[in-house]
Amino acid sequence: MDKIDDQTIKKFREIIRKFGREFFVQNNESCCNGVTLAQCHTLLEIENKKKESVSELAKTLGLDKSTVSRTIDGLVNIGLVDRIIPVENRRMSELSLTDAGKNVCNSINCANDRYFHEVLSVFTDSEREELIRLFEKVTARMIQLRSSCNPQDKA
Amino acid sequence: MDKIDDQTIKKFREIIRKFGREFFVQNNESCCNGVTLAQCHTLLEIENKKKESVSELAKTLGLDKSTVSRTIDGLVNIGLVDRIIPVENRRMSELSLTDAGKNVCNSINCANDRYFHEVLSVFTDSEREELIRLFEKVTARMIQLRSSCNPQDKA
DNA sequence: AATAAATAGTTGTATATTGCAACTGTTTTA
DNA sequence: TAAAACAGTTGCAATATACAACTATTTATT
Repeated sequence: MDKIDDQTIKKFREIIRKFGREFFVQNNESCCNGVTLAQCHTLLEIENKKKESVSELAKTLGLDKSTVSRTIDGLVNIGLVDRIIPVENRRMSELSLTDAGKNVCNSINCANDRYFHEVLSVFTDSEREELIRLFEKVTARMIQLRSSCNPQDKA
Repeated sequence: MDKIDDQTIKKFREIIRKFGREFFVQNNESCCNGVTLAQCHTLLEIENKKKESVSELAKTLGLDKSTVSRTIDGLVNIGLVDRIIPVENRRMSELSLTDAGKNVCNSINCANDRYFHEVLSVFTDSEREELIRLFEKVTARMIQLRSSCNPQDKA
């Protein structure tokens, strides 16, 4: 491991906190095309993985199984998610988006893209490229650290 | 404004969402030295600004005044925040950290720094530098966009 | 094969967070 | 001086969440 300047860490901590707060606010304001924030996150995660179980979802979202189970109830009720029980393993449930669910995801994504377009408009091409690369690296590292801290998912 | 590749926007949207989720989980897990997450954010924001009013805080945190008011109640009750009413404007309240409050902030910051040290350990010096610079730029832009959308704080 | 253990998901319950609306008191404006 | 604006608080209702207990299913053990 490198020796990292304390000042660098502090600066990083401060900026990441500020960013996190701004991201949270933006999230809250933009992400509700008729669905709650929790539903929104759930939908987008299902979109991402195509097929997802309740437990996987809970792990990814950092929430309790029961919470996710209820969120899914809601999404099934309003017709955005299908919950099917695969014959080969009948204690699981396989979650997928309905067409309506896909539409909601698209509209959320479009709204987000408009916003991010605005955000990125002040960057140069190479800055954008580098920003994405570094973001990916940070995120990958965070995921790695989380999984190494909870080897068996802290069960 | 530049012409930005749609694919770049999409990539950015996806990575920022992934990051946001990871950040959220990390936040939830690490940020509770005897205080709730809401209290934690509030404390750190007061630390940041030194003196803060309820309304300012609400605006910064993207929450309702009443929510913040109650969070402050809690922090005052457990002795982490002082709420004083300045004589020159008796309808405001001026919030500041007690010594105990400063200690809690320090311990939160230290825990965070340990974590970020781990995160940044896989980056080179110049990457770290660039990461911070770009993060600052993104955040500044997000703040700018938020304030330009809500000129009078959407009141 | 039968029983025990593990797993996936759901439901009961309690708590906490939050926003909106109505309110109190204070300051500014007309 | 009266009206309007402002800062903060409180009542209320909705939502989100976690934990624990439970059901049903699958896997492992003997």
